[in-house]
Amino acid sequence: MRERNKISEKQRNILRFMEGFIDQKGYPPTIRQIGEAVGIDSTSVVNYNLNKLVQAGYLERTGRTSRGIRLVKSSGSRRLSVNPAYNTPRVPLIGQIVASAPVSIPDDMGHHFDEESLIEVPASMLNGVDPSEVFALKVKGDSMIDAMISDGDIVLLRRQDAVKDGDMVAVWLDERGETTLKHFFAEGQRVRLQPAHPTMSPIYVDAAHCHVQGRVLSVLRPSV
Amino acid sequence: MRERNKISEKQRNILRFMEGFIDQKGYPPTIRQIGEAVGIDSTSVVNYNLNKLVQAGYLERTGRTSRGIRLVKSSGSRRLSVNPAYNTPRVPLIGQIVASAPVSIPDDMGHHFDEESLIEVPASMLNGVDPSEVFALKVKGDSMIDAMISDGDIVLLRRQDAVKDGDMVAVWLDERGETTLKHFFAEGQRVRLQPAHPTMSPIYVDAAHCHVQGRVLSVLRPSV
DNA sequence: TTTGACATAGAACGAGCGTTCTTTTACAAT
DNA sequence: ATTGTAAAAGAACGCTCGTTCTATGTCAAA
Repeated sequence: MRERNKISEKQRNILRFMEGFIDQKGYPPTIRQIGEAVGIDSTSVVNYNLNKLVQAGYLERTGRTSRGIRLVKSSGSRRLSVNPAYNTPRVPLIGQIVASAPVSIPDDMGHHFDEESLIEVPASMLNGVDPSEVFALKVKGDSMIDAMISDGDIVLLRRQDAVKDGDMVAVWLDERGETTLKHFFAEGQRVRLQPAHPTMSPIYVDAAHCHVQGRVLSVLRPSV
Repeated sequence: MRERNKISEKQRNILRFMEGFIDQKGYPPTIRQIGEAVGIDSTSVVNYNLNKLVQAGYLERTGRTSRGIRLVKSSGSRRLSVNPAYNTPRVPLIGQIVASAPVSIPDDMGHHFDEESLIEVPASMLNGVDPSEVFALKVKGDSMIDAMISDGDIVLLRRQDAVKDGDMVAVWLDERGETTLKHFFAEGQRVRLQPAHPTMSPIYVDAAHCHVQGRVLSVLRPSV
């Protein structure tokens, strides 16, 4: 493999223009649009430089296809995408966990929720779970401190009532009248709820009086 | 505003096809490609349905422009984008925080790092900070437990040595020979490092013997 | 000076592709 | 029965756009 990864200033301009164009319009530019943007008067010259960029590994092209150019590597200056179609998964932030109140999960979840309350999450935080099954709750107060979760954290949960032993779950406890996050272990008629903090003791509750609201997938702590 | 937000099965198929096509190819399909995919034999019928989708708020179109269709709202079943050009900000995961070892930050950071070690983070976790100034560290062990950070957490830091009082920072302590995460308060010649956990006591160190490696922006706890 | 790779221009070809127009069918409302 | 509207088909028009070919200029190596 020869050393052909160096690209010219002009070619870098092409990349930058393409990133902005795609981000703004949602589709790639044509050869002529690229030429006009970076000051090349001939379509063949644009074509020539595009092929150079393909050789250098920055682009892929689809022959004889209008706008058939795809970015495969960034030019270095990465901006934030404003095009919602291409963003990370979003999940609805449907409320708060407050120790003294149950979590109410709307039944029609997954179909239409408030556009306002959708938050972005990185795909890696979902562990392969379909984003439409996931919701988020904001932790209010320090009641989850024994689960290593502090005030302001955002907890990502998968809506499910059947859970495996060891799963971290959000459970509503009838006896205490509160929701907590604990590791779940079924032990006969009873359920052992183990705090994440290793020095803290588990609590035991009757299986009939503990309602699993969802399994915790991950925790986000924004802007510490 | 009339109730025109209901879309037909055929129109939903168009949306789904478009999402997959764009995600896979990097550019939107043509009218004829849509027609072939969803079983419409006439370009005018595709055009008709596309305009319906525009009315319903799912699409935007650019007149007389090849592939001039843009998704503005998802069809509900969101998949993960595989096209790197459109993704969330990525930051390099450059190492681990182990209590017994300092964090070594490469000097040429921000120019070229291992493609492998880039991790996605939601823009909201960066709080406006330029992603190129951010790096990530994986927490190894439970030494940060007093900062409400547990084993396996990923800490996002902004590379900086000048910090404000109250910032959560990663500091290397000469005396202890370890790195910790604490809230930073300058107090004359000394520095007060306050654990995040409210019940724990601060530690005081000489300002000359404490080296700030970066400011903590946020914490991710994947796959609890 | 000659050679040859590289970069650029310009033009022309032909397929790609959005648009529009005319018809036809289905179905509910009048 | 008539009217009106939504949905669909097919064809034709004309601009869009990638491709290709020829020509010109540059510059370093031979």
